[in-house]
Amino acid sequence: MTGRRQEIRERNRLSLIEAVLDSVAEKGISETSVSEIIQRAELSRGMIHLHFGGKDNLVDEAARYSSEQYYNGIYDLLETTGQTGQEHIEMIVRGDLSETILNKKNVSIWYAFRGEARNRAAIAAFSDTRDAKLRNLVFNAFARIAKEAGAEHPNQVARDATHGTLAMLEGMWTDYLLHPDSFDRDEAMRIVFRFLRAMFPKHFDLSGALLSE
Amino acid sequence: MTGRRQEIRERNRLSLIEAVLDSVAEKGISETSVSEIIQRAELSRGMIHLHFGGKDNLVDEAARYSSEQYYNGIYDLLETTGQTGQEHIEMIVRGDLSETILNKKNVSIWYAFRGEARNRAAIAAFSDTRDAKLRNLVFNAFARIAKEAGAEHPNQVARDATHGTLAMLEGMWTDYLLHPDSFDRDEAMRIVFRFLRAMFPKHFDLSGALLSE
DNA sequence: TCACAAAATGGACAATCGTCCATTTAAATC
DNA sequence: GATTTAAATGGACGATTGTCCATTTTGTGA
Repeated sequence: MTGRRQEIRERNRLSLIEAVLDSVAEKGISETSVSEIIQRAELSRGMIHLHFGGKDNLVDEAARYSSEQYYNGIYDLLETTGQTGQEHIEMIVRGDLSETILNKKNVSIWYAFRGEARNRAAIAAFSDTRDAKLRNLVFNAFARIAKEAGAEHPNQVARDATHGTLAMLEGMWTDYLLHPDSFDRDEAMRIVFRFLRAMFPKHFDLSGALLSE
Repeated sequence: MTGRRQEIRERNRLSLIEAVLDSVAEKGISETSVSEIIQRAELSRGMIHLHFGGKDNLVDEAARYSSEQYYNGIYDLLETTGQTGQEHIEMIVRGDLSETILNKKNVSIWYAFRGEARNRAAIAAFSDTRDAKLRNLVFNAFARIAKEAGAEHPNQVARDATHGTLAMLEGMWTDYLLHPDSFDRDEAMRIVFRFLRAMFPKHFDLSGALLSE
């Protein structure tokens, strides 16, 4: 009556995806075998073929799911703040460097998939989608800021600011990947905002001051 | 007489390492099998065990070799330029973004290894060594610049500048990884120098102007 | 040129990989 | 409660993995 059948089915499907992500985070892609996955999901061997048609499809789906989770996390944050360009940028930077998003598990998963992206079209596509969505969000915010700042070529300025900001955030993620325990979130934020303030002194004056410098 | 024996031996050893790097670049780590390696090296199956004791050791050695190559490339560049802090920084940035160092093969290899670094102690160690050496080089240059600029806390400023610059370069590498064909080296350099100029206006005034902006 | 030894070969081997399907389980319907 | 059928099981399967060693090749020194 309540569609219990389908409910269980979907729960199992999700279990498989999460088992893949757990395994990739803990053991890496090359050690994420069918045996490893079904053991973590506590399901039988045949389920992967039944739900996804094969292991590769399951792994692709896990990559897609993971990308979506990231983007949703950032997007949810944006709805909790104001609508000015600088508020958006601040929220994205803070979010991207927050414990909720930048943590050991997510970073492990993200870099593991990226390492394989070049050789797996499906994974590359999700990786691109995530980046493009984020880039779009950031660019739109900077475009508003650049126009307010009266820049001569606001689009060009916004492009550079987007490129620089995302590159820096990317670099901070790498720092975290390599040394998660000594990583200093405040320092990372301070440096990003130093860059932002250099580009748009008036817009990011306050935000910089809020961080101990 | 000329030690021909040892010469051949060492050539074969190197062939195996380069076969691993080629395979990792083209097919990724998970598809780099013993069969794949010996086929590329045109050597027999037993050679891996003979020279390295096993496949894992060979892969670790290939990671070490690759890290060393990168660092040597940067270091060689530094000996072709002047000794001021800004000359060093400029050379490192230009080198790190140059075709010789930032190319499809190197980037593929680097990210593939990094994706597995978390689960393989040896690879993580080489990755760390490379980063630490580079960081040291960059920090020393910035420390000189910060002192010349009369900064109040030159070490702290140098630390931030190092952190920010390396994070940005890291991000540029990621851009290149994801879109090697549309990547614009000049734009990447322009953005990094924009950051540098914002931190040290006097020292990076000229270098920025040299790039079309 | 011959004997020695270091180096290289390539196949045997057990272990593990992912796929797939005949069978069993259990929810949904009558 | 009996019947139907979608969902889940788990083992068989061939292919491929990395290791290892008995054998062959080949450079070196006598």
